[in-house]
Amino acid sequence: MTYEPRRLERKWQERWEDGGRYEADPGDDEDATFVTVPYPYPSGGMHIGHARTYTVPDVYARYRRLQGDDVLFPIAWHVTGTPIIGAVNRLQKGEEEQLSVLRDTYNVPEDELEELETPMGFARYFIENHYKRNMKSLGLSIDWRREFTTNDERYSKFVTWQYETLREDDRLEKGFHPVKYCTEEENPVTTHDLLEGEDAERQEYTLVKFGLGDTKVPMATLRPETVRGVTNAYVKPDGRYVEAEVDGETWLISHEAAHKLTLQQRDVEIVEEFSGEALVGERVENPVTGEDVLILPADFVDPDNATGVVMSVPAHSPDDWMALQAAKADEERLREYGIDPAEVAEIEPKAIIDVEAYDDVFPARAAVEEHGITSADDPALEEATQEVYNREFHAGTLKDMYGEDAGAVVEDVRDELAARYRESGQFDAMYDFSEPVVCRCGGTVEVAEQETWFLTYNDEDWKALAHEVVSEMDVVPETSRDQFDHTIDWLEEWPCIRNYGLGTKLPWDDDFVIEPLSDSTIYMAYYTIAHRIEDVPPEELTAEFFDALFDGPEAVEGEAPERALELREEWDYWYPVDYRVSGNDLISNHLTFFLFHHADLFERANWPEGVAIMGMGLLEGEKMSSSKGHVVLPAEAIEEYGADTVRFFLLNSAQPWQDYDWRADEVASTRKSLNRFYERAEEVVDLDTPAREDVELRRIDRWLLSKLQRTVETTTDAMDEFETRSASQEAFYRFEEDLRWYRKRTDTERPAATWVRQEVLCTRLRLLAPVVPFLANELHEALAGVPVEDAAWPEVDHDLVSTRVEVEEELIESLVDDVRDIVEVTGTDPESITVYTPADWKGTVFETVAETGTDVGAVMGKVMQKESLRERGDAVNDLVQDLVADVREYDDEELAALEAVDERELYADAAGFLAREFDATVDVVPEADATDEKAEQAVPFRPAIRLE
RNA sequence: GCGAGAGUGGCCGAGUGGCCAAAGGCGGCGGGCUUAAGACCCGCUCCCGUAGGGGUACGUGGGUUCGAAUCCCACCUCUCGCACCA
Repeated sequence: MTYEPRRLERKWQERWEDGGRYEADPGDDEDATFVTVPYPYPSGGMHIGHARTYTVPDVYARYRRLQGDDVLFPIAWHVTGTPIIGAVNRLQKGEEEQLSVLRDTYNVPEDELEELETPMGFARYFIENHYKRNMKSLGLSIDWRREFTTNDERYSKFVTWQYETLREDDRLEKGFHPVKYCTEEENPVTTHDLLEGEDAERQEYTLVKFGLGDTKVPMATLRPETVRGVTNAYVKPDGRYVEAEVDGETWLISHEAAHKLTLQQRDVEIVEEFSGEALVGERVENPVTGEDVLILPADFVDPDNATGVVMSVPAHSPDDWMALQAAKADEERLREYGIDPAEVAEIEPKAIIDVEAYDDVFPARAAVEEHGITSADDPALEEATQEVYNREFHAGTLKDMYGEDAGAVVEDVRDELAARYRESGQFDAMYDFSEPVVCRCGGTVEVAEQETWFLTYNDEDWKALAHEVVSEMDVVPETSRDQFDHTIDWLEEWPCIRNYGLGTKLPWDDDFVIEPLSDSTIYMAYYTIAHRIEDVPPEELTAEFFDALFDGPEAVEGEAPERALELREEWDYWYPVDYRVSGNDLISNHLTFFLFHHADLFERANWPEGVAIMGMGLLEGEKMSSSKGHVVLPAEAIEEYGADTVRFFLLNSAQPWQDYDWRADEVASTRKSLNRFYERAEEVVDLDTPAREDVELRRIDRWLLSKLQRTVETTTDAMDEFETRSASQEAFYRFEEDLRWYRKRTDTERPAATWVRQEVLCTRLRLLAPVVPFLANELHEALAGVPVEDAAWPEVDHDLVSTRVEVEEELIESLVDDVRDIVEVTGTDPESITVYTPADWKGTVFETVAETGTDVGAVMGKVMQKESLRERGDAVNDLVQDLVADVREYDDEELAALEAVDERELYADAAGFLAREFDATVDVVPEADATDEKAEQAVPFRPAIRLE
């Protein structure tokens, strides 16, 4: 029979479905296992990377079931927020890129595109046709009764309860927050909605309010600490500028800046408009030093960047250095603007930061010279600027004129210094992007400040609780634990609502929707009751209901709702989450939010017990990308290779937390391996099971059984740690090598060998069942009469472990290797092989070394007490040196086993095998009986060899 | 820049103080099986070597140690995350 994975997979899939195999209900397991994975976001189809994400928890779930646990593995669908709405909008507008992704990447049939034109229609399509179908084909052991979407009415009631509770706990706060805002649509937008500037950074500029009489000219800078180094300012002469009342002050800023400030909740009223030229030649007063500086004309100034007026610090900015040189050089232009060139010529850079990296008081000059920059449009100028900025930021110290800040490193003092001047009114601030940002609608996107609600992840007491969760939970891999602690420390308040999108309305203000990363922090709790809450009318799902459900009857005043208490049993049974399996990119938000919310909302006993982190996937060495069509669809992969192969490849090519690479040729070779395994297994299944009395185990049989026990042990350890790669490597590939040796070494047709092979197969199928459930169930049922999932995870049978036999086989193996080496080096094909076993006195020396340890002196002392050895002098000395080196390589158990080995008997026993292997006659001769002087080379466990 | 992770043979990838010239796979070479191809099986695949040996090697440069791919320091390179995006 050949291996036909698809046929066999359909059969098991049907059996599981019909029997509701993975529907998990509370039973009497003291420590039921609950494993979850982030619910998919069906804003598009599923690719092979997703397949792995969901298979990892499935493997663990299957493993725990074999270990006898009740296991719950549920799934649901995340539809909150704007991505799906955005996708639908793009579809409705007929955007080519979107249509191509749907048609070509995800194979949506033309006549079904229409269904996708509503958000939930769109989501439903991908849920049913991609995610659900693929998950079933992959054999995920999901309890399908519990699925829901985050747009469901009852789920919303649950989230409502969550946010009302958080508010009562003082975890929410109202305030302003910068957002990307489309000035055309007058709406906040997401990265997804952008046509240009997806990578734009939002920068917070400090505005240094230079004075022009009572009027302020705010100069934008990212380096507020350079305020004492300003020598002049620049404005774009033909730019549009305005005089505006800003929060009661008169500011001169660019026209664009005035608009931006309006969006940033500043009270702005434009008084009059003028051209930048009007400012040129004016002198403005530095609010910190009181010095007057001249405003020069410069075309490089962009009115659409921050305030459109910039201050110049030529000593520390290569850009400014070059600009000042240029200004001084172009006297004619200065005169044009009515500036006395002599006045400009007098402008001297002011050094204000010490930095060792440059051997010049003016780092800017040094950098310009080092980079050989001669003109302002040299591309190296940007590099030089960046270099100076970096060096000064990390290693620069402020000079004496900074008073109390003098000597401080820029990095340590910048923010504080800016805050201080802001406080006292000399500075201000505004946001702007680092590059133009354009919405898909064509409108300009700006930074706007919007009133919003925040989750106060910056609260110290909340952070402390979250740290406690981290310290008590299991983190796989352990190296990720620091990242959680780090994220907790770093998180500030998180705006948790949006103006529009799918999901749950903010309970006390239905203009707002709770955003996706905020409505998905405790939903694992919802899984425990998702299928049963369907029977409860939504209007009964009050705060009281959930209080009683999650906190118990005493948590509500008066009579607790009866239905809630019924559901509470289910929640009690499954919670807490044993493992949350999720991507490493989610540590910095979702996973950490998950910890915060659990810490606040649930009692300690229900805090998460573990997280397992997943790596990222590549496709043929490159990033997957659905817009480029560079994806592999699970359905196609399964059709081509079979689900077990897909699973096996995904879990065996790297540990879950490591990045992996889907390579078609490697997947194909995985398929071949499974093929081979299956065919061999079928042969073993078909053999008659020998009668017990016919079974007489030989050394090699006991060796294989011993190896099998080791395999059970290491595989179990690996599975406990989510090391799916180690587990499958061990149970599959590693053990294949043992079998190869076994087949080479012995007649596998013997009854005992048949018995051993069936025993081995049965155990391996159980070890492999979590990873390749279809194949393992099929073969196990054929072999043992029941599907593997009705069997138990194997346990180590200590009676079958024999270090002695293992050590003996190693000796035979190294004997074969040595013979092969000699054959190769000499290029001969021997007719006869003579194996000389070492003389007894050598064995005595070995025993002494084994007992005494690796101290050569001590061994020699003991050995030389024996008359018979003393007379051998140097020979003994040499042997001791060698044996000490050998012995270091073994542990105590192996040494004891070695001492018990009778080499002569062992090699004689293997003579037949050696003879077959090399097609030669084999003799085993003790050194004492040998006439060949070669025999003297024999040392314990390294017999001398003569080939002829 | 900040935070985290990583750099091993032609490629992928194990290996965290001596069993390491370094598992396994892919690719390559030779052989077997076969009418043949595929599949499968066996062996080889850093350099030198007609006896199981020696040399060089694990990003680079130092150091610790009797001994380093493995520990320490510095540097270089790469990947991911850095916030309102799920």
